Amino acid sequence: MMELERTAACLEALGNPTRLSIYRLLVRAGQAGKAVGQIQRMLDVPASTLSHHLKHLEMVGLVTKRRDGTTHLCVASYETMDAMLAFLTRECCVEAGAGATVDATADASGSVAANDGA
Amino acid sequence: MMELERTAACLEALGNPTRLSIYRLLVRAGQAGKAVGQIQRMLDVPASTLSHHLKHLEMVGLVTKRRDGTTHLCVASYETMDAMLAFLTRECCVEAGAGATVDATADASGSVAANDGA
DNA sequence: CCGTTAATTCTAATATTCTAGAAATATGGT
DNA sequence: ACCATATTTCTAGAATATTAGAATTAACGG
Repeated sequence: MMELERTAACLEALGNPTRLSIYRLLVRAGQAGKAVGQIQRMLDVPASTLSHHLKHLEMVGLVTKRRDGTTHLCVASYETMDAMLAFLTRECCVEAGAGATVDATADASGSVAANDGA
Repeated sequence: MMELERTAACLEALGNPTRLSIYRLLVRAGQAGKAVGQIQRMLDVPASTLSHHLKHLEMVGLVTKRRDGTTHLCVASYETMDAMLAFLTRECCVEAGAGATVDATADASGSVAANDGA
């Protein structure tokens, strides 16, 4: 499945402590974003290393970059994160807090489904 | 931060297409779980490869295993997934699909926060 | 045009992950 | 005790990821 692959790619991107920190920082920065240099100073990561991580996050769509003069502004992309979480809640039916509701979308080609109550 | 590391570990564990498929399958199987061999046949993964992936998922707490005679039953652990999503919604304040309700537990020691409305 | 600051790309060493066959271990039935 | 089935551990090769210094490119100010 294509969507599974994309979701896995996002999860993998966030599955690195440094990248998760970067993403968290950017989410907190909101639409204003943060310049690469700012991130670098805040997280104390070498420039080249940070650049690679940002590229990785950008590649999967979790971060977008736009130039602002001599600095590059990074902004977290909520759409991608939402899509990722949507897949998790739909396909891996997690309750995301408390009151879950299994959607049971019938597309398991092998057909599994069991669910006896513990 | 400790919690960030644990969250990253879970994300990384699910960030592999095969492992994400395994986890999804187990969530769908509910508390009844699935035997290793069943998973193997359903996903068509070599036994040793599957065993490694399951161990990985088990290590981060996303899956638990218990023996049932000659087979080993695998069960998805919702608590761990919930903890992971809780971190994401709290620290990376994402709306989780639609009716999110961010818990806003005040413990952001670094305190950044910006969020101008686009 | 030149220097400065910002960031990326190049390069390479190290480390980790993924994969899967083969061997080993465990359980239960006969 | 022995065999069949289930699963794990051992092993190792190939592939990727991580890290970061050095060189490079880009934009602006003077």
